[in-house]
Amino acid sequence: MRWLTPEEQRAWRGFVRLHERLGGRLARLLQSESKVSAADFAVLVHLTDTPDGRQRYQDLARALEWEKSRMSHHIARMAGRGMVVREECAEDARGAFVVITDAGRAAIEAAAPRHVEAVRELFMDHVTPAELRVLAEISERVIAKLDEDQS
Amino acid sequence: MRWLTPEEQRAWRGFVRLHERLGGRLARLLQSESKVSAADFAVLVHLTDTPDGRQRYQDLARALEWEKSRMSHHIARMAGRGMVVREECAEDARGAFVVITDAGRAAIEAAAPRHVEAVRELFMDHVTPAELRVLAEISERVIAKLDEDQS
DNA sequence: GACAATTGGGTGAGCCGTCAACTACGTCTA
DNA sequence: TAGACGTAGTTGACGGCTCACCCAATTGTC
Repeated sequence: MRWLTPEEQRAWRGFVRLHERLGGRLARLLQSESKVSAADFAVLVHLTDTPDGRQRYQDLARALEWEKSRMSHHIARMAGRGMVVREECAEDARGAFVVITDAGRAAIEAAAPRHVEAVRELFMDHVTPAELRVLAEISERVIAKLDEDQS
Repeated sequence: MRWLTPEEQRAWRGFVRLHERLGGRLARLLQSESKVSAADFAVLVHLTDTPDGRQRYQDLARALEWEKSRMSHHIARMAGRGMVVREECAEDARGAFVVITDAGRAAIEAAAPRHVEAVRELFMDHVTPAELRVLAEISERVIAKLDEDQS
């Protein structure tokens, strides 16, 4: 049985902790300052990418790589907070649209600068371009492998 | 306002997605095969590090960098599953110990090989030693910065 | 056209983590 | 020794995610 080498442990534990800490900090920052979580943010960004601010649940789920159940729950909560509304789909009676509201647009416009600033401040500012490139490569390669065996 | 450059976006999104995907996969693997989650695993490892398999809640919380509330909830759940027991502390009547049970030892011994194997298979095998070193460095540096401003 | 299989989405239970408040004990200081 | 302050751990509410099902509509296929 091959246990992890010290270097492997160091990298693995570092990676896990980094995400935990960074994620937690970012979440608290955003939550406290703008009432828009990272997940909300991702949804709103994708909605504003379309001209009419409207997308099918499924397309949104695929784009964000979320399960449909998660999407359903999350949109329900966001709808409860008035950021989006659900809308029936005429062409396919099973389907539905998620539509951003004016309040949703206002929320993301208010939150976006803080979001980016926080990512910079907590992460980007402490990493060199070369390191960033390595990180991107690792991520893409490993994700590709993950997709490969057993999607 | 400085938005993220394409390289920065690529790295950031990659990093976030990598953790989400890898974490999810790993969690499902462990959960389905051994009933020991990554969090359980971490707790059990720390308990087996001490000769009598016993640790104060607080020490455990500090070691894992968990909030005391999280520790309390999690230990309660683990106790419900028979992996640990809570034990009063004689010296300090406020405190308490978490003690690993025989079932807990059995569980971690059964789970550990799979855990390591999964980390290897899903991550280590697709990353070079040089990349690993960069990852470890980034992690440590950014975590240090995080600790620095406003602990 | 009937009927199976697939697709789009919803629902409820259960685990998980955070936050804020709370209890109870300990320690320090006047 | 009283009161203030800090520490150890608990609790309950809440948001969030997954899993396992459910239902309705649609798309084959014969």
